[in-house]
Amino acid sequence: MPRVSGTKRSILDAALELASLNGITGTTMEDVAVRAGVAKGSVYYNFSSKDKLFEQLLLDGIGALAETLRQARDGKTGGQALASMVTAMLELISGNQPLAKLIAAEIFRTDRSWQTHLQTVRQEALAEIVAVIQETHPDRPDAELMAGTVFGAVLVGGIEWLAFSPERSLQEVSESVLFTLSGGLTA
Amino acid sequence: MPRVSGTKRSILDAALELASLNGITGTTMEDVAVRAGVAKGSVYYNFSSKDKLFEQLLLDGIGALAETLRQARDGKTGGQALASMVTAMLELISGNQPLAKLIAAEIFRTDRSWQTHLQTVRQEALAEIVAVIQETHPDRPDAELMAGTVFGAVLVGGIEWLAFSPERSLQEVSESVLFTLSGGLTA
DNA sequence: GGGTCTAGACTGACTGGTCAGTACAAAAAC
DNA sequence: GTTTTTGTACTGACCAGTCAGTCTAGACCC
Repeated sequence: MPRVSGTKRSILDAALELASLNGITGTTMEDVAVRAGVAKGSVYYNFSSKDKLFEQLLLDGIGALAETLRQARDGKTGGQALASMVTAMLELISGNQPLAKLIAAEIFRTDRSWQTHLQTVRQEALAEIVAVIQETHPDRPDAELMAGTVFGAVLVGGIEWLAFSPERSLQEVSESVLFTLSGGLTA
Repeated sequence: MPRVSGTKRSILDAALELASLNGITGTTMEDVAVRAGVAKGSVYYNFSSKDKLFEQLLLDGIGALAETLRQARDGKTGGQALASMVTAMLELISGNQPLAKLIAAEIFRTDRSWQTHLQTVRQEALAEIVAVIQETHPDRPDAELMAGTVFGAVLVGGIEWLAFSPERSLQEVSESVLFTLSGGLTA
């Protein structure tokens, strides 16, 4: 039985905080150790490499996103489901800003060793959106593309919100994004 | 239009190619020199540092995007203007895939020394979308937010297109993204 | 009780490689 | 004859990853 064993947790927390500020490359394992109040060796004792550490961080984060989308969708269909998912995703973003920033900064990278793994989990999250689209538009072959479009809209909208108008409420922002996705701008 | 000597051009091209594959951090100045068929000293003769080199690359790229949006919008208003801008942006993305990938991977970073410059130019590009929105919705205070949402939708949609269904035509993808932004999914 | 052993968590000084940036003399190019 | 380019060697900082050793708690024995 581990004595203090919040160690893993505090390393992950420290890594997230630092990486959301300085990027993964800009964060050294030494930094992480200091921030976590732990020796560098302990970081390596708990995570075999820098890559593994951040892989777990991001995979956990996107996994949580997928789970959130799943729950938000539960029992709803069509526009209702989509609205619920958009709001839930924005809520998650605002509740875990460092993680949202990190995901936004890393999700399009193609240069990480665990890139494929990350794409897989991303697809899992997108699949929730795809499923909703296919319910109402079973004949469109571009459901994945549309799901990506929606995902990008919410992600970038959410980041924009936190960065430039954090005083707005979740309700307002949610309404705004849904307005955009409901054709408010093209009508 | 400042003349760019052959050497500068080939250095920028080499840097773009390499960075879109391996990321900026994963690209060494030595790599860039070799790929450009030039001595390392020449790279430093033309660009004072690695940061400056990539700063110019990204700033030029996003500047071109802003210019493209400006032209696409020219003379049109409302939904017409927006549709034209979406298509133009997708066209730019597909025509300069390495740059699009690089921009997507770097635009949300907060850890580069020239981050502020990048944000400024990004705002300039977004301003074009904002302007269109404000024409038809002068009373909405969330034009920036909506512009970000649209930008994210097109960017992520475009990347998704190139990564997962490059066989689709620009027409199809453009139609798909506009369908999403026209409320096709929420109706 | 006291003594000994073991295992797992943790430590931090150290190593080895990488890479941005420099130096400089000589050659092209303009 | 000034600007640009070359080639190569070099420096110094930085950092991922290692490793020999410490600390602690519990187990097992007398």
